[in-house]
Amino acid sequence: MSQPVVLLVEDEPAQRSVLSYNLKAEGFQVVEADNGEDVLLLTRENLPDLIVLDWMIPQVSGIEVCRRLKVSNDTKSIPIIMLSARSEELDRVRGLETGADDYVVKPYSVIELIARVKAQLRRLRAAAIGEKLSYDDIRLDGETYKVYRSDTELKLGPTEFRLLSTFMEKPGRVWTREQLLDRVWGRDIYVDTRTVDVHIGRLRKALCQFGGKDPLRTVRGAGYALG
Amino acid sequence: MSQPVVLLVEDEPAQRSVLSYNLKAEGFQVVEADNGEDVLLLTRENLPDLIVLDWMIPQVSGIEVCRRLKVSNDTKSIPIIMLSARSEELDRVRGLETGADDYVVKPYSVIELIARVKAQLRRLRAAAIGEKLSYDDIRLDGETYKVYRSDTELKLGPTEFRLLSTFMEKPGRVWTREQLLDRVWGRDIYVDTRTVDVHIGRLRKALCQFGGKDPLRTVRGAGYALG
DNA sequence: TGGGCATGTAACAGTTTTGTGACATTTTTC
DNA sequence: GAAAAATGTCACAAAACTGTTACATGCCCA
Repeated sequence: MSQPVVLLVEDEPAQRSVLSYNLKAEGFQVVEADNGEDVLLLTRENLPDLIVLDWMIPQVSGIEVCRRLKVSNDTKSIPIIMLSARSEELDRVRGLETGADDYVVKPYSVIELIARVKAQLRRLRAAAIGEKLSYDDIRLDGETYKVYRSDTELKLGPTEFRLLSTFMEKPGRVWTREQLLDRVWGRDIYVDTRTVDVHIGRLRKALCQFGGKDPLRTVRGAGYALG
Repeated sequence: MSQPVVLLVEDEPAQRSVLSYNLKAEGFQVVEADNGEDVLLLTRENLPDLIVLDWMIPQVSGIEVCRRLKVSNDTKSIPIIMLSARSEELDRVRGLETGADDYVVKPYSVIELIARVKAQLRRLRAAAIGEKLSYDDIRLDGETYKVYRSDTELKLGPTEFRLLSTFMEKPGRVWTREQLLDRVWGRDIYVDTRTVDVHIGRLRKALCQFGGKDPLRTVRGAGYALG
């Protein structure tokens, strides 16, 4: 998910273009729709990582779209952020149990919406960890949250685990400290970038607690990578 | 690219000075031009990271300038943001397939324009890094920060890496010491141009540490090139 | 052929970046 | 509610990288 795809559903062209622009600027790939009919099609076609969905859209209402997406097995795990015009609506929408994952009331600040989009994607990533990853003699099981090195179970703390799973998603890729803070810690919270170094150190120790060589690579002036 | 260079092309002095002032306040280095003729010269001379280009300028029109810049290999990767006076024009300009990367309609808010400038530069930077480049038997992977020569991994320091990736972006192109200082070191810091020579030497050694012939070429009185 | 430049490079003295133990706090566990 | 685990930050040490200088070497042209 190096450039996440966001499906943006909003019928008001001006708002759509502002949002689209900002999402793109943040590095997302944006697919746009202005009515409920298209959403269902575009979702199947593009399999976006996340959907930003206005409640009031032509043809099929946002609520209905949301319901349908949450029913189908292919699409129900895609997070949906619902936009609604007023807070009374929000209560109603929420009460309807549509299955949306987050709600934003207009007028929203674009910054806030983006923050929520990122937050959802972070969650998604953590959840995506249901899968098993492996690199060299290291195996990581996202379901049981266990890590093995040559069949010996390693003991690592939560942060070390998230750090490792980030690395294992793309072995070899160099992550800057900022990127790691973003993915492993969450951008909202202020943490010193040096903290990353310390946790890298702890992860290293954990990975080598029963021997083996350090699989983490320090890239001076850039960040860290696995392998 | 620690202090990006923006080439600002606008013939109306008042507007130009407002924009220039604000861009500088945002930490950009600004080169100004008020006619199409100069743009082509200044672009080659300064190799700006981005061009803000008014559609209506004397001598050579913005559209023509844009086209020419997008044809030349040296300049076609420089993002261009086009300014046009009215939205009808915008449609026309856009229709002309000039290759501009973004469009802003007058009257624009300065804040918005700056936001777009930043967005373009973010994209550029994101693209520049993470790229896989290759030349002859040398491969450079911007994602893993690894460099290979005939499948053997080379060890280079940060500056050597940036230097090499600059060369590999345009094999054969001759870079002056000043241009290299700009791109590899960043403009804000004062460094002697002889420093470039030293690092070129180090890069040469790094590239040949396991044999092979020196792929860097010294161009007497000008600078250096790859191949 | 020799003088004047431009470039190559070893050496060294910083400077910056990274590694890590220690410690105070917070959070979790039982 | 106490003990244990995990976390974030700091301070200092170690390592890697840099810029400059000084001198060597090579190139060009009269």
